[in-house]
This record gives sequence, structure tokens and C-alpha cells, in this order.
Amino acid sequence: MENLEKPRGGRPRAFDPGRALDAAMHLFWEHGYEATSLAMLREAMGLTPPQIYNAFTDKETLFRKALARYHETEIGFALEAMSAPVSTREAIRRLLLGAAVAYSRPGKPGGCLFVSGALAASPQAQAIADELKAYRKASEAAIAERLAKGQAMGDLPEGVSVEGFAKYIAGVMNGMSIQARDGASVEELRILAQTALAALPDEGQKQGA
Amino acid sequence: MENLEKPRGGRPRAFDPGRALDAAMHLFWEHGYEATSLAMLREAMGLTPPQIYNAFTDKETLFRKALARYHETEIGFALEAMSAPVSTREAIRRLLLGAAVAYSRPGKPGGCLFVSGALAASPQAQAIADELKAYRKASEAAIAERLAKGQAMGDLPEGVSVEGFAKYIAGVMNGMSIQARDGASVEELRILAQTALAALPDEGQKQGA
DNA sequence: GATTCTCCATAGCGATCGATACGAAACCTG
DNA sequence: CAGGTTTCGTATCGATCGCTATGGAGAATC
Repeated sequence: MENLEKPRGGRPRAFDPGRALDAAMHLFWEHGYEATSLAMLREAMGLTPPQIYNAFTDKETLFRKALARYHETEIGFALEAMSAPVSTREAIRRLLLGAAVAYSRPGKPGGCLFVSGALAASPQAQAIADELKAYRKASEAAIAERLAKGQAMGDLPEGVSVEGFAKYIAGVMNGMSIQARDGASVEELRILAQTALAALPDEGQKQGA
Repeated sequence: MENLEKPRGGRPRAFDPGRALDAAMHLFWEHGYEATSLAMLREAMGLTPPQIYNAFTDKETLFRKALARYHETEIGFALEAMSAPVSTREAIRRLLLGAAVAYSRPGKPGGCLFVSGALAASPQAQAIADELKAYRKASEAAIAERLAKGQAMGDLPEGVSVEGFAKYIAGVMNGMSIQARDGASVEELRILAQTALAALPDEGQKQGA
């Protein structure tokens, strides 16, 4: 992968790159890529511009590293839900309820960085918008994969379209992200998730939240 | 309301404000409020900066007028669906299927301006983000009102939470807006809408699209 | 025709954008 | 210690941002 910490001499860093990246991630999460200025990043990261550029190359690279960190630290619920040894319906339930929690964590920006990061962008930032779109597409593909696995295991009726349903689930999660950004509480998002679950075929009865 | 066209003398305008506003609206729709620069607006509207500022005050006012125009010209399907003399389920069906069409019109930016316009914003543009949030909240409130009316008419079971369901429907529409932005076709959005409809109580059978 | 009003086009305003040049400082290896 | 290397802090860089000052042009009113 990458050369992790190999200084062959030279002045040591006076800051923690991990903490700095976290601060940048939260700022991008809150304001999006383009609306987050270097001045804001400077203050939130507690660094001078040369420190930022020496450690993270440029703003675009910093944002991509923030995306990767977000993917690793903030949305583990998704991978867990998709890989847990449970029924397909239960997997989707965990996915949506996990999103309800992750999108409305106190002290964190509402919604999902992959949605808020750059839904609309200037022509110069088109590459960033495309990168986020790729993340969203990958999420949808992961859902489709889980649904297909469910069909293969006889867990999900053969009649339903895996791609269509994955697009629905991914769409609901994106919608939850916006609702969270508009101030929806965990409970409200949970109710939304439960409602969305009712569209699933093979309707077993559900229990209280 | 406003003084509509009352020049008591003076040099006449050399451009059509309506067409200029349309061009601005589409640009904001595509790139969002902050990422749309005056240079882009100049080119798209075919105007010089003083022409823009004389006719529309400033960028923020121009954006608000673009929002109003969008509301009037692009999303009439919503009001139609909510006020049509049909069952509640049919009203919601028309709402979602109308969104599928409106969010993926050829030659138009994908999704809804109320979502793409400023989901994330810099602190300076917070007022704009709040305005868009207000539009989204109003849409949700309109849905809730329609659902409440359905309950009052015995059209919708008393048990379901009107607010919760409205949040679900609004959330699905927001999700459709993002899926449309990611390139979803009309058919794909229609399938998403049909899937979302299955979560509605009082499940009458549906017919082909 | 003189006055008055509004809009036109050119040019450029101060502020902020992302990104750097520069030289001193702090660590390693000899 | 000298030599090499990397990061440090300070002070900006050119480009672009939203916006406007200025003076002339074109229309209604008197």
C-alpha cells in the first residue's frame, strides 16, 4: 500500500495527522467539499497551510483521504449488516436501522458524507462529485449483491428484481441522509426505516423498535 | 404583490428577464448555489454583470427568484397529485410517479433543485441552505396534510402515523432525487416509486406502470 | 428640443480562493 | 561536530470570487 511512517531523518511533525484528518473529515461532512475553505480547515485542524499541503498534498487529496477515513470509521454498520449471518430481511433491517443511528449521531454532522460531500459541484470539482457518486454506486451494488445472495439461498423470492430493490434501499438511505440533515431525530429515522421495510416481500411480522 | 412592468421612461431592457431567469435556474439546478459563479451565470444568461445586478439585485436574490420559478414551472405534478379528487393511495402514487418523471427529464438537470441547490453550504450561505430546507419541510407538510385528510375521510387507517408516513414519502422522493442525479432512468425511478408504494397500508393491488 | 429616467458597456474594485517561496529550526546519519 | 533531510513559521503569490463606479445611449415626458 503506502509507506507508513518512514522518516529517514528530518524534523518531526508537530501535529497528529490522524487527528487533523478527522477534523477535516468532519468539516467536509458538514459543509461539503467546495464550501469548505482552506481558512476553515486551517482553524479546525489547527495547522498552517504549509503543514496541510506537506501532509496531504492538496485540498482534493485531503478530501479523498477524508472520504477513506469516513468509510473506515463511520459506516461500519453497513458492512456488518451485509455480512452478518442473518436472513436477507434482517440484513436489510439492520442496514436501515444502522443508517438511522449513524446519520443522526449527536456531535456529528447529520446525514452521510457520501451524499452531502458534493451533490452539486462546479465544473472544476466534477471529479470529486464523480468520486462520491462512485461511492454511492458501490453501496448500491453491495446491497444488490446481498439481495442476490438471498435469492440464491432461497431467502428472497425469485420474482423480485434485485437491481430494482437495491436501488430502492439505496434510495431510501439517501433520503434518510437528507432527512437527517434537515434535523430528523433517531426515532424519526427509525420509523422511516421501519416503514421502508414494509415494502419488502416475504412480510414476516415485525416487532417494536 | 410587486410592481409588474412600470417603466416611467428610461432606456428599455435589451433582454428578456424571464429567459435569463430560466437560464440561471437551470444552472443553479445543475451546479447548486455556491458552485455557480457569476462568470457562469453571465455566459448562460448572455448578460453583463450590471445587467444581472440591475435586474435581480444580487446572486442570492437571483437564486431565490430561480427557486420560485422552479416551484412554479417544474414541480406542478406535486400540487396536482395532492389536490386531485382521488384516493389517498392514488394521490401518493401520482406524487411518486410524477417525481420519477420530473426528476429525470431529458435536457434538464437530474433530481430536484430543492435538494441539489445547497445540501451542504459554507457558513456564509447558511441562509440559502435554510431556505431550501424550508421548501423541503413544506413539501413534507403538504404530504402530511394530504394523509390527514385521507384519515379524516376514512381513506387511510387511523393507526398509522401521518407525520411518520409523510416523512417516509418525502424521504423517498429525496432519495429519488439523488438516484436521478446519479443517472437513474425514468423506468428505474418508476420501479423505485412502485416499490416504495408497497409500504403503504391498505394494500389494494396495483396494475402495470 | 430640453429634461428626466433607466439601462447599457467597459473596466476594475476589495476580498477571498487554493496554493507556495523562503529561510530558519529540528531531527537523523556519519 | 558536519552533512543531509524534512518540517516549521511567515509572508505572500496569481486567480477568481461577488459586486460596482462611471459615463454614454436610448426611451418617455414636458
